[in-house]
Amino acid sequence: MADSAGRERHAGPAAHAHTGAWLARVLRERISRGELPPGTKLAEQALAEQLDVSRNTLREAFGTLIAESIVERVPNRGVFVVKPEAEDVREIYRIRRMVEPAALLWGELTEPALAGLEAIVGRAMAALEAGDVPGMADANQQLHGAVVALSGSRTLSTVMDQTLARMRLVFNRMSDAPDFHTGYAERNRDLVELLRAGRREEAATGLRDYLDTAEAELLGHLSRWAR
Amino acid sequence: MADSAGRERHAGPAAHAHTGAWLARVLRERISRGELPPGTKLAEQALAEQLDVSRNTLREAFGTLIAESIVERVPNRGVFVVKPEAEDVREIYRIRRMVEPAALLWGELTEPALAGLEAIVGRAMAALEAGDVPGMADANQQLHGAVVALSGSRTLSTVMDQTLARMRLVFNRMSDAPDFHTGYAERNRDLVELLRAGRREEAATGLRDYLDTAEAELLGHLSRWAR
DNA sequence: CGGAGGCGGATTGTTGAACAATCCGCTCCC
DNA sequence: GGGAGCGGATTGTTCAACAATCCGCCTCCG
Repeated sequence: MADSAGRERHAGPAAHAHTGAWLARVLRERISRGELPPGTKLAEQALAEQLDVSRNTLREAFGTLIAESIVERVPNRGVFVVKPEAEDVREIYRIRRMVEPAALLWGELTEPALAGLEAIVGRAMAALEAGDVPGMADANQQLHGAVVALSGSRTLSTVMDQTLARMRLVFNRMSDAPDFHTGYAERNRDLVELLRAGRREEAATGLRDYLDTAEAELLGHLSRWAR
Repeated sequence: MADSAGRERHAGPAAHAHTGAWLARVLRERISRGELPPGTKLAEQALAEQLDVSRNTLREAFGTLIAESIVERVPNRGVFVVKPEAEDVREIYRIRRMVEPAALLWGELTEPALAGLEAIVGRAMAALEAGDVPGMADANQQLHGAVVALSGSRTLSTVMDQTLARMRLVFNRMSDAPDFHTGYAERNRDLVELLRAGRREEAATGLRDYLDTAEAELLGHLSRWAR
């Protein structure tokens, strides 16, 4: 991963017209992966040197990340990896409680979409039996992303992706919290079954209840764990 | 408006730590106002000179605007004011058909919020009687923004603001289209009355119908008018 | 001994210039 | 008349510099 001199270069001839976007991807990845944990300061000069780009280009990448609320800029102090507080968790669930049930109620339930959802549930159940916690987390996020995709709206899917990215930040904050997703695999399965049966209202209200529960649990962990 | 030498400076001592954001505001304003109509190319050097900022800073502002989908960058060709096509209109209404009814159904209906909605309706009706078309357009956008605000989510309100900004781009494209908002003032009023009566489901389904109608009308105009 | 104030180093904010890469229109040649 | 290729203009990226601001530390004063 790290190379000899502590700096990295992009291998391909990605030069010209893509460095900013490439940089943003790299940083997003590192943050999501847990290196650069919440609260970390991203010093311009150091990072620019390490990634072998100019401060200006780095700044452009920061702009992207800031727009995604993964990172925030404090004027004259620098940019920091967002450190989610209780209020951020509440905001995340406010969004999800609106968008996800709406997609269930009013999205377009095509056959391939339903099949996709069922495939994800299958993977989640497999991961559950195998005790594969990261796999379950992954499947869970995929499922909720797919639910929003029922809306057909690229924009809402993007919003959801960013929201799920912030969820990952929350999990990164409580790294040693007990595995959170175990209990929800079955609720996900039931939800997709309701959808398959065309009982959308029940699916929607069930999901809203589900989200309430999850939010409460997260807030509980957070208040016990935070500082 | 234009000053002697064709360039402008920011008056206050806003220097340091805000130029980028200030620039983004100025450009957003100009685009929304209809100078810089859809399709306009924003040349870096010319704009930087005119606004008296460096190309680098201008680039940062572009980043913001791109994230808001007001403007788009074509690699090696420049950034252009977005020129909404039929598909963009459909996407706008996909978003609105999810988010607005969801806010009606599941948002928090506080007394001040209701009062605020009624105040907006009042202004809209006044504008209707006075034949004040821009006033009606304004009140209409305010109302729908306020509806989404019922969700309590800052993020969703931001998404809605950006969506409404794109709506304005659509209107800018068909500048001579007949006034679009007249018919909807009364539907807005009825909608708020339903809300006041606590009949959320009816309000939500009514709004979805409303949005379907509006979308169809816009698409009609667009296909007749476009090129 | 403790706190207010100020000094200095480090970091961010912004600029201007430079060069490479790419695109666009134009000419030239067949 | 049409395609190849040239040249200017514009974008993409970097570098180096300076101004503004913040932060820790030290001094000075009570």
